[in-house]
Amino acid sequence: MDGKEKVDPELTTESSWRVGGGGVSDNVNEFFFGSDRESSILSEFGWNIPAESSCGLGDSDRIDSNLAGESRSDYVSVSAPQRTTELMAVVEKGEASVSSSSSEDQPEKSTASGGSSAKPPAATASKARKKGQKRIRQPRFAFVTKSEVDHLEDGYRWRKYGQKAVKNSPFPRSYYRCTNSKCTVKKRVERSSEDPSVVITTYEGQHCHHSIGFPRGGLISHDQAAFASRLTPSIHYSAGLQYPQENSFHIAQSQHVPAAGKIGEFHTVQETISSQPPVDQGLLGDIVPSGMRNV
DNA sequence: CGGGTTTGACCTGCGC
DNA sequence: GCGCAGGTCAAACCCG
Repeated sequence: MDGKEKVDPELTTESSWRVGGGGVSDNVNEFFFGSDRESSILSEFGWNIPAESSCGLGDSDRIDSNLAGESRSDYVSVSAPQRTTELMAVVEKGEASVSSSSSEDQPEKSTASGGSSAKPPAATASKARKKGQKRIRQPRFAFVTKSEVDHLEDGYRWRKYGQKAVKNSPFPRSYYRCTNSKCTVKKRVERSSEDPSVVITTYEGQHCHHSIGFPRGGLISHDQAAFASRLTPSIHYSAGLQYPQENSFHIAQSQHVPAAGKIGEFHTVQETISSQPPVDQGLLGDIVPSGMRNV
């Protein structure tokens, strides 16, 4: 497949992203969730949807994403010193931007009949998606981390369903889907072309089940919770001023290297983030809510 | 054998 | 309207 490796920046859907302002807390987990749901960033985005409903939420939605664009600008801003992990979270609020296309998550296999798209090849007919259906973008956010492993363990089980060559990058982008059949959360993983040590992980959707080994239950946020809790300590947040878009935030933090190359086991190598001066908590605390608060 | 990965083909959106 | 690039499907393959 990767027969076509094109190279050329692609910055199209930035408008769909809502990049949150910086925030400060002891760890990403808290950063995203706050001490209580109410005050968490995610809840700012309305991500405190009960597990029961979250599943249905994404079920019929097809996500049109374009991380490449955003992420590109992401790493541009990440001039991380070697061996330090920079974790950047970019949050997008589901804007329900629509375009014609259809469900993909749900009855992906039933598309054959539903399709109005006439694609002769029997094999491909099934790929045809229903037309006329709206595509709704789900909230998503990306983590930019420095890690030697592409697929960071986050407490959930993922099944890879695709891989694509990314334009302007020698590294392919992998597409993962939560193995829970009822869960529609997806995740994209790619390496920065500019800094191969940087891994960009983008989450889309919300988990409707508990994570594996992270009994916090129910929301996509747990990905981050788990993820963050592994990435751990000394996280420095700084207002991501690099974003040409509205607001953004940067989360620089300590390195996190796979132990013996085994996914899921990490050593936390603490090092000071030099590229991002620690930002005043109050300031960021201010930025976050206001920046995120958008609709 | 079941579940996960690989990979080529196809679809859709978007910019030109 | 065309071409490009991202995203997804699904058959084939691999592995435990």
